[in-house]
Amino acid sequence: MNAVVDDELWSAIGDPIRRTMIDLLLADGPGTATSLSRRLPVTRQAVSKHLAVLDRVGLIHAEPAGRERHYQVDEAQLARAVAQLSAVGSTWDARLRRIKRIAETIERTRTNDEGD
Amino acid sequence: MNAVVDDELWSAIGDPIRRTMIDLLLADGPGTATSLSRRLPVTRQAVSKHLAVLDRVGLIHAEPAGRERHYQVDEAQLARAVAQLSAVGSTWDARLRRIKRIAETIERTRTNDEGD
DNA sequence: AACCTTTCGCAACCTTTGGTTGCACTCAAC
DNA sequence: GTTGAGTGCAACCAAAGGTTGCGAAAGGTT
Repeated sequence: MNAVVDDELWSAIGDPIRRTMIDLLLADGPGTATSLSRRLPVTRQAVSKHLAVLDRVGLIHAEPAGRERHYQVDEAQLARAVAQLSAVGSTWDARLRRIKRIAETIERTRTNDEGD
Repeated sequence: MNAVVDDELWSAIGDPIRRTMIDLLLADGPGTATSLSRRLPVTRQAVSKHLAVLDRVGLIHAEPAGRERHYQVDEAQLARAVAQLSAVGSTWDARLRRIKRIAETIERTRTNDEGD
C-alpha cells in the first residue's frame, strides 16, 4: 500500500551533511564545493562526494562557470522528495491512529466486561 | 531556524530496511528478530543489529517473553519522528515557495524593464 | 609572458556501518 | 535428557563517509 519509495532518494536526504547542504543551497543560493565546505565540518573532498551523490539522484545539478562548478537545487526534484517524505510520514501516522483506535476499542470492551 | 533535528533519529529511519521493519511492526504488531527476518531480504543477525539501532534511539522497545524477545513500536516516539520528518519537509517547502516567489518578482521586473 | 593563487578532480588510505557465517547458550517441548 | 527454535556474541567482508596528498586547469598580478 505504501512505500515503494525511491530508496536512492531517501538515503540521499538521510545523511545529515547532505541535508544541511540542501539547506545551505536553498538559503544562500547556488554554491561550489569549496564555498559549502567552508560552512560545514568536513573537507572539500567530502563535500564533493556528497554533491556527487545528490547530483546522481537529481536533487541538484551543476553548472560549470570558469574554473568553478556552481551547484544548485533542482526545485522540482526536491519537491518530489518532500512529497515522499510526507507520504511515509502520513502512512505511519495513519497506522498509529488506527492502532490507537483499536486500543481504545479494546479498552472500552474490557471496561464493559468489568462493569458486568 | 530549522533543523536542530535529531540526527540519530534521522539516520535510524533513513535506512530502508529499518523503515520497512517499522512498517512491518506497525502492520502486523509486535515481532521478533526471527519473525522479521523471514519477511526481509537479510539475515536474522542483520535484523537484530537494526533492532538494536531502533531500540537505542527509542523508536521501538523489547519485551522478553520466554526465550523470545518481542519488539514493538513506541508510538509516542514514532509520532515524534513523523513530526520531525514533516518539519524538515515543510522547511524546504517554504524555501522553495519563497524562491519561486522571488523568481516571479524578478521575472515581472525584467518584463517591465523591457516594456519601457 | 611568467607567476601565483584558487578551485577542482583523482588516488590512496582509514574508520564506521551494514551484512554475512559460525558457534555457544537458553528455554520450551517431547 | 535430548532435540529444536530463538538469541547473542565474535570474526570476517564490502561499501560508504572521511581524510591527506598531489597534479591540472582557470583567473589575476606583475
